[in-house]
Amino acid sequence: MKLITRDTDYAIRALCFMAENENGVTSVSELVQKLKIPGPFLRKILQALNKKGVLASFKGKSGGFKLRRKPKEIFITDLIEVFQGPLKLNRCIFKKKLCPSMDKCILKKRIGEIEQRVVSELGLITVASLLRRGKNGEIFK
Amino acid sequence: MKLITRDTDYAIRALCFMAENENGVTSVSELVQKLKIPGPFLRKILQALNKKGVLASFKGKSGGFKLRRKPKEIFITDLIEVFQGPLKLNRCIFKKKLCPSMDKCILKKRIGEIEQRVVSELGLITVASLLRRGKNGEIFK
DNA sequence: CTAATTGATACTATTTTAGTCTCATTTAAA
DNA sequence: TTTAAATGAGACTAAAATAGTATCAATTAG
Repeated sequence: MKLITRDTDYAIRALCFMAENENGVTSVSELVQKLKIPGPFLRKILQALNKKGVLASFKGKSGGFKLRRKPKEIFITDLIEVFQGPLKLNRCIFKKKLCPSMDKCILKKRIGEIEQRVVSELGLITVASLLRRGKNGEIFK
Repeated sequence: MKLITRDTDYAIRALCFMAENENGVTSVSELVQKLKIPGPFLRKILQALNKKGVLASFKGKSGGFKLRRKPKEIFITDLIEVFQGPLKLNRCIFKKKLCPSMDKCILKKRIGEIEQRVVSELGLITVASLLRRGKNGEIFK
């Protein structure tokens, strides 16, 4: 069962690193060193996060990326949506045609309920909630 | 989010059909007609279920497949395991090497908890629980 | 000027998913 | 006893999703 794919995972780890690196700009090469993630792939990931407004980017020497929101405002469901598409449920593989009455498909219903719960539990996880913060929780500003 | 793949889904539908077709033997061609599932693929699926002891098979003319267990003893987690591999959790993509201390990886832990819940909820669903049974629930013998 | 950075985008490789195809064997029934 | 309808076994293929690489252009600190 794979709730998150590799790019989502990498994104989370990169964001956590940057959250601790407060108000500084972090370059891909620094992240590559620390996190051991393939450089070009990580670049693509961060560029996507930039386009989606999660990160801000700075070009040129000593450039890099920076969080555009507070860690507690970055939900991993946001990231899942960026890399794995919308968290929509109930995609029945028997589209209209076959399933005689969609709303009566018990299987679809039961699975859908479980997925719904997964989504709401994932919705509780933020970048902030994944940080190993100091005793004063300074990171949560 | 895809909790079950196509073959698992087909398997469930086929088993439900066969559960209603009590004590009769059902051939692939009959299932193909009723369920509109690609024949050779369904055959492969049923053969796998036979090998795993979920179905019994009968060769020759007027042969086919039959449930080997009662519908309420067939869990969809069994089927998921057949077609999607073991429901094991916590497969960290940063194997041994990178994650500095595996048991402290908060991300892995939180995701693992959610997966654990999914597994136990899936564990409640049986073929019987998906049937539209008659008023007397005869199917559950 | 130049080296280190991101932007944009096309390309490639690998893995998983979703099937098909074929030949052998079995068996009920004409 | 022949035959048609079934499964057994396993190799093969196709499509989609995942996991990356590669390249060239633009920007900018020093």
